[in-house]
Amino acid sequence: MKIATYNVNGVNGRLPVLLRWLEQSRPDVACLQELKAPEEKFPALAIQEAGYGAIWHGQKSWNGVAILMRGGKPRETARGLPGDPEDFHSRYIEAEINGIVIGCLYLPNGNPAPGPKFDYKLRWFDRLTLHAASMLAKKVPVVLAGDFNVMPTDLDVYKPESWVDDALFRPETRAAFHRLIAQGWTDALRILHPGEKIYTFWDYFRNAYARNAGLRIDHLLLSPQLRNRLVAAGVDRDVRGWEKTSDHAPTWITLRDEPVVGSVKLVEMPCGQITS
DNA sequence: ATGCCGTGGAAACCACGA
Repeated sequence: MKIATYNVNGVNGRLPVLLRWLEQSRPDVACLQELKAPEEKFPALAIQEAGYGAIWHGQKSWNGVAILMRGGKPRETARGLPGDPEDFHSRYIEAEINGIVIGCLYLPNGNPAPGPKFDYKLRWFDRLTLHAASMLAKKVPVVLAGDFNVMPTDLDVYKPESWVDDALFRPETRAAFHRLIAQGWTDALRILHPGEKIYTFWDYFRNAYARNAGLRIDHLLLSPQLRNRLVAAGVDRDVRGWEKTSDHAPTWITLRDEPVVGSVKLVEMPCGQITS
């Protein structure tokens, strides 16, 4: 099962690129962020013709998240994060697909920092972390996928020293990410590629993509139930080089199907032994 | 040090992004 996350930066302006990528990459699930389209302007028909059912949470001009499922329709389990009835940004949508809960998120940017936007980012992060804890407590397989607007470590920034005061890299932001991870989540890209420079975003200007001046800010986090099913993870980097492309590249994982023998679920351990 | 590019919406500029 292939699960991807892609900040499209405008789902209608990006539609040809999105459809080309779906056809080429063929994810089973695609989490989209920054739709920048109101509810009624989501291109559901074109996406359906590409073979994907979808749920989405739109908003005029900004934000907006969607979950696409190849050959079916996601079963929605939540839209919006609990904890702030005054928050109307479309930044979270969640669905159950093939026994896995998929949380698709677009964490606030938070710049300029310090300031009210940074405060909102940290509050939103706290709400996400609370919701994430409640999901772990259910002991079901969960993937949290999206644009977290955080570079977790120095390795995730082309030039860390110039980003230390930025809302995406400030100590408070990194600390919030590490508090979330410490609940028991696995950063899928990093666990399979330790020590490797991996970026998911390159600015449109300053020739950033050609210089590989990138950031790793799009992440897929796995609950403990999924850790041993992770087989591959990567970034569709070439998509960033296409015409009329987003400033983010699609980021993905593949999970092996849960091995089932009779009614007993088998879990493969890293050392090769099998436990039931 | 910087929104230098790009998107969307409203208004021929502005807000926002990372």
